Amino acid sequence: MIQEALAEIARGTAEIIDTERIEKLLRGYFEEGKIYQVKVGFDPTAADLHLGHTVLLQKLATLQRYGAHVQLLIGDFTAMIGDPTGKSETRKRLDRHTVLEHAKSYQEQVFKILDITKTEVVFNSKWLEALGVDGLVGLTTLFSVARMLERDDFDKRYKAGQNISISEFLYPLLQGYDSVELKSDMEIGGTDQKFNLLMGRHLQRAYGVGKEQAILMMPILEGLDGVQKMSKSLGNFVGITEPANTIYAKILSISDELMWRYYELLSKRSLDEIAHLQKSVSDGSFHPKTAKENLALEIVTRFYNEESAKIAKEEFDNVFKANQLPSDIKEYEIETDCWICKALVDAELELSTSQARRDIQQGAVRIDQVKISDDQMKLCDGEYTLQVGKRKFAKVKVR
RNA sequence: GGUGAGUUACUCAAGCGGCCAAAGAGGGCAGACUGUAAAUCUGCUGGUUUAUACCUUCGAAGGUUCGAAUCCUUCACCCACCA
Repeated sequence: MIQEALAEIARGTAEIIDTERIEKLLRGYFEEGKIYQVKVGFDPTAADLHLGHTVLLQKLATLQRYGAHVQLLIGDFTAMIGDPTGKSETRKRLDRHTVLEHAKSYQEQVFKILDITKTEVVFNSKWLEALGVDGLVGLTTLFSVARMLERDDFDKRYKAGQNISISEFLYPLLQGYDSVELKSDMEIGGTDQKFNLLMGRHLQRAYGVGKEQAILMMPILEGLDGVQKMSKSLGNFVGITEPANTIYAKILSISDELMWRYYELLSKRSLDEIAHLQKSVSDGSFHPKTAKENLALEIVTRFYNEESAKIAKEEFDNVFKANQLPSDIKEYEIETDCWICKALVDAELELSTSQARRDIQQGAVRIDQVKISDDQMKLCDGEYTLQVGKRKFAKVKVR
C-alpha cells in the first residue's frame, strides 16, 4: 500500500530528496491517519495558470489522496524582490488589493485540480513583514556568500561578470524561511527551484523546527515552442481557463517530439501505456496525429468535459481539414468604401495598414475564402468574411 | 572615491560623418510542402490611403555640420577593475 502510493507519487518526478521521510509520512497516514503539510509556492504577479503549473498541481492532488494538507503559499512579500531564477528586473510592489484579487483568481483555477477541503491559502507577508530588520539580519547570518555563489545561476552570472544584487540573495533566504514558519513536511517545486527548496530544509534545521522538509521536484514543462519553459510572458503557454477550442488547437500544434513530453508530464495514462503508444507510433502502426488528438482530448476534458472536447475536435477538423470557417467569428461594423487594409486593422486582424499591405502582397488575405492580391481595393456595402493566414478570421458588415 | 568599458529595433549583435529604417543571427508573421506537426525552401518583419516619398526611431537633452546612430558637451543608467 505504502509502496504503491510512493510509486505513484514518484511518477514523473525529476528528483526526490529524502524519500525515507516521505515514506514515513505515508506510513503515518496509512497506519494512524496522520496528515502532513505540503508547501507549494506561487508568485502573485501572474494570475493565469497554465499547463506548466498543472504539472505541480496534479502531483499535489495525488498527494492529497494520501493524506497531504496543501499549504498554497502566495509569495506576496517575496514577489516584490523578484526571483533571481531567470531575468531580474526590479518589480513593483503590489498593493494589498491586487494581491488579494490575484489570490482569489488563483483559487478559482487551482481548485479545478486540488481538493479545496485539504488546501489552505497562506501569504508570506504575514510573517515576513513581522520579521523586521532584526530578524532579517539574523536570517542572513545563517548562510554564507560562498555557498550562495554555489547556486548555478549565480555562479554563471558571477563568472560572466554580470550584475547580482544583494536583494537576490535575500530571495532564497526568505522563501526558505517560509518553510520554517509553515513547518512544512514536504515542499514541491520545479527543478529550477532546487536551491530555494533546499534552503527551506537548511533553515528548518538552523531554526530547530524539529523536522526537515522532504523535497519533490517536478520537471519543467516546455512551452509550445518545445525549447523554453512554458510561461505567459513568452507566449508559449496553454492557459487552463482558455476556451476549449483554443486549448485543443494549441495542443495539436506542438511537435511530435514534444507530444511525448506532454504525455509524460500531463497525461494520466500509465507510463507503460505511454511507452506502448510511443512504440506503435514509431513502428508506423499508429498515426502520430491520432496520438496527439487523443492527448488534446484528454487535456480539454480535464478542464471542461468530454462533450466540449468532442466539439473542439469537430470544430478543429472542420476548419483545418475541410477548410471551412469556424463557427464563432467576431463581427465588426465598417463604413462603406473602406480601404481593405484599413478594414483589416479595424477588424483587429492586423496591427497596421503597412503590415496588412505586406500580407496581401504575400497572398495571406482572403475575402469570403477567395485570395486577394490588390492592396488598393475597397469594400463596398455588404457582409464579408475576412481571413488573414490560416487562423485569423473576422466578419465585417460594411455600410 | 579612481580608472576603463558600455547603453542600437521583440532579443542578441554590427555600424564609428552621407550609399542607415539601420548588416547578421534568433524569434515572429506569411507562402509552398504537410498531419494547421517537425524538418526544409521562399518572402516579409517601424509607421503613413496607395509612396525611386514623407514621418518617427539608434539611453536623454543640447551643440558642431549642408548632413549625425556615428563628432563634441552635460545628464541618467549599467558593468568591470582598483581602492
